[in-house]
Amino acid sequence: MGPKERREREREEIRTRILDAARELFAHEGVESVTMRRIADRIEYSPTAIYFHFRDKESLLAELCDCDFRNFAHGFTVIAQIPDPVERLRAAGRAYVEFGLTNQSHYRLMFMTPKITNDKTTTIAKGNPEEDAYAFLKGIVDELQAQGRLREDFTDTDLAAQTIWAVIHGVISLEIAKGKDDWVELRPIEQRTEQVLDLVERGVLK
Amino acid sequence: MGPKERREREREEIRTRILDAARELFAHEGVESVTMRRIADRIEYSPTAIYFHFRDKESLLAELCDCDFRNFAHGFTVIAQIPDPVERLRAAGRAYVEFGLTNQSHYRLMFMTPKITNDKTTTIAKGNPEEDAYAFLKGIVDELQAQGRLREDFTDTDLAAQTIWAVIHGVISLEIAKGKDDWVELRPIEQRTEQVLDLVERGVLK
DNA sequence: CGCCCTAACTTAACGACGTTAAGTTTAGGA
DNA sequence: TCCTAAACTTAACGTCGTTAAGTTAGGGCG
Repeated sequence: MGPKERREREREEIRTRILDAARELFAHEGVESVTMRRIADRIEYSPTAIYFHFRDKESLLAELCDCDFRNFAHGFTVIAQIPDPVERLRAAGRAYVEFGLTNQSHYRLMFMTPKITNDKTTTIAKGNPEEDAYAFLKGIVDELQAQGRLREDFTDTDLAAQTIWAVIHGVISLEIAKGKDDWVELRPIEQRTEQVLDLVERGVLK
Repeated sequence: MGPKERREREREEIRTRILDAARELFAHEGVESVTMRRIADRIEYSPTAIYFHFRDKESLLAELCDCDFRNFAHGFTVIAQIPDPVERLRAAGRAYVEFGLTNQSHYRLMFMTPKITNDKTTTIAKGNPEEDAYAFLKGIVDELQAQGRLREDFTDTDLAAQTIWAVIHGVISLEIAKGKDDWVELRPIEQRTEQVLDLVERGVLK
């Protein structure tokens, strides 16, 4: 069964070529430049060829999102080495903001855009901290609880993780949406990040 | 100077007719349904007529945003009556989340979408708490500081206000973007809101 | 080997979009 | 009464996502 496998592999190859082209357009020129026709241009295909590999534009973007979600989560593996969970939490928060800041288009697509798709065709191993960034965060919170360092009112570690996620997401998403607006002079994002991390530390730990 | 004024008034009338049509489409069918052609349909004009009153679609949306920003801020006047600034802060936070939840399209446009426009043609009286929601929030923080109830490290009340804004924005914006996603089972938004408000109270006050 | 079928494409086209150009009506001022 | 300019309409351009129909290549099977 040689040719069969080869064809399968080739099919996968062109899929990633499409995704790569989309990602490049996406990162360099913003989401509004990600066009079936422009993607096709980049890989020297006709626009309709893409439809042979992706159902439509939305599921193409969804798969791009899925892929980059995993990469994003994988980036936390270095931080996972930090022994103290509090320091690990702070580092994760800073890394989160840093990612959003340098990948604003990605961040917008991944965390600031409601997905209409409920396709649940995600390939991310839910719960695995190496692929699922939320699981990574929850792991830290669980560890804090296990060490008895969480306040008594934080019995629900999922709720706690979601709260922490929300507040740090608030910092970066507000920066992306309103950072270059002049009706409010936002303080430097580093200051806002640290202050929110202080808030978390004081509010969550004993 | 009778006809001159009448014409001016008529012009303003049709402007608001356009804005109202856009707002209705916007609220009921989402931003992707706000189309020059569909707006025109609603007011029984040709699509191009709109261009006589608005430079382009973007500035139309910007003006809609501007208008609704002011209404949003004005909604805080009831809350402004609450004497205790801490309770006022909590109430404002809840109202903020409530607004975002029931006006998701508006919230997305106002707080989750980067504006390309730097037109600074806003008609909002910056700094006036009745028109500028940020000014309202900052007023509370200033009052807290004046009463000596802020922690010592919060000398910059702008920074503090922005931090508070960011965390509560995080709750609602995450709900809008990821609320109906199944890869993370978000806890009820009321719980997350209260927990963030607790976080703020513990982290900001003495 | 030759036929055929199907996967992988291309070309052409549809309807919707934002926007511009050109033409038409209408009303106020000279 | 005529003119001008404002307030519109119709027609069109180029772009978009997407579908339908046609074309090519290449492996399975007689």
